[in-house]
Amino acid sequence: MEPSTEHAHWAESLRAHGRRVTKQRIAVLDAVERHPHSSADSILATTREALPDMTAQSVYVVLGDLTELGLLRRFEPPHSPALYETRVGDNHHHAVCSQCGRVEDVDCAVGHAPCLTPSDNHGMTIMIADVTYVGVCTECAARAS
Amino acid sequence: MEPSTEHAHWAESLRAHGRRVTKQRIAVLDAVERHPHSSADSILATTREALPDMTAQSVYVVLGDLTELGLLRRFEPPHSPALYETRVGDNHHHAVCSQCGRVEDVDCAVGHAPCLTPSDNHGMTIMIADVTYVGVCTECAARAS
DNA sequence: TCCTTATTGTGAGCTTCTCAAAATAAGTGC
DNA sequence: GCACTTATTTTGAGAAGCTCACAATAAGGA
Repeated sequence: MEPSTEHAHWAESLRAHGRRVTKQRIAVLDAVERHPHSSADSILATTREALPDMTAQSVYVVLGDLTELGLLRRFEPPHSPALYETRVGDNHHHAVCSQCGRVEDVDCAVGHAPCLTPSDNHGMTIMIADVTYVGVCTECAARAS
Repeated sequence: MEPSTEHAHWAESLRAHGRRVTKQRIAVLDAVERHPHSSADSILATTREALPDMTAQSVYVVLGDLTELGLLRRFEPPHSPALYETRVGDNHHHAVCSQCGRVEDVDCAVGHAPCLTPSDNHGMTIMIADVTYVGVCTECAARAS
């Protein structure tokens, strides 16, 4: 993959974290950016449009590494494989439709990072508040009636 | 398993939901009650203390059914199998130690079921707010220093 | 262009959980 | 208490999602 303009910003991020810029990493970051809330499986499918020889293992390795670096965020809706997104650093939440699995981003409910302050944390130092709303989306509600 | 007094309350709940009272169901409910936040695997181990022939499949079937009935609550901490508890109906939250996996219950932070009201729900009808705090517990913090 | 080593690919395998069908036992009526 | 119906459990196989070890490849510096 030649250094095209649209991916330059990811290349910089990777170098800033001491990572080599590979076509696999760029493909994964690009896939997640274009299709937020996607699973390893669908990320593999997307990357293969540009990189037919991409392997599932590479996707898992890259996703794990980039998530640890903070370039990607991972979350696990109930009864579903892990999903990834490029929107990081704002500790936003997710609403998941229990019928169709559709996922929407939800801004923090009570202002700035209030979810990081539980009433009684049992002495734990809280780093992340993972909030997932589960409900029924408008389409599924309409179909049910 | 003879109808001992201590399990009578579970037997009633099962009958109230039109379920037969079996020693496997009682064993699962008892195991989860005595060890909250336990996985299917450890529930199997606990039930086998009383029922050596208990099978993993029965545990999964029973857990799935009782969760659907509302007698048990299921939640999935990141990077961990599903955990079960008998404390249901109050939509409380969980704090998980990212080092040792320890889980603590956390009451709702902002009063009564505030978490059911996201700022923008994209038209979804929210049923559950699944909140998981991830942090480091006191023991793990002490060990690290 | 060569070299070092980070990164990816190959192949096996693990954990968690699910499905189909046969065996068992709870609850009902006699 | 005994037989009968069918819910429930067990047996056995297997899928999904993810991880590990090690060989092959390629990014970035000399």
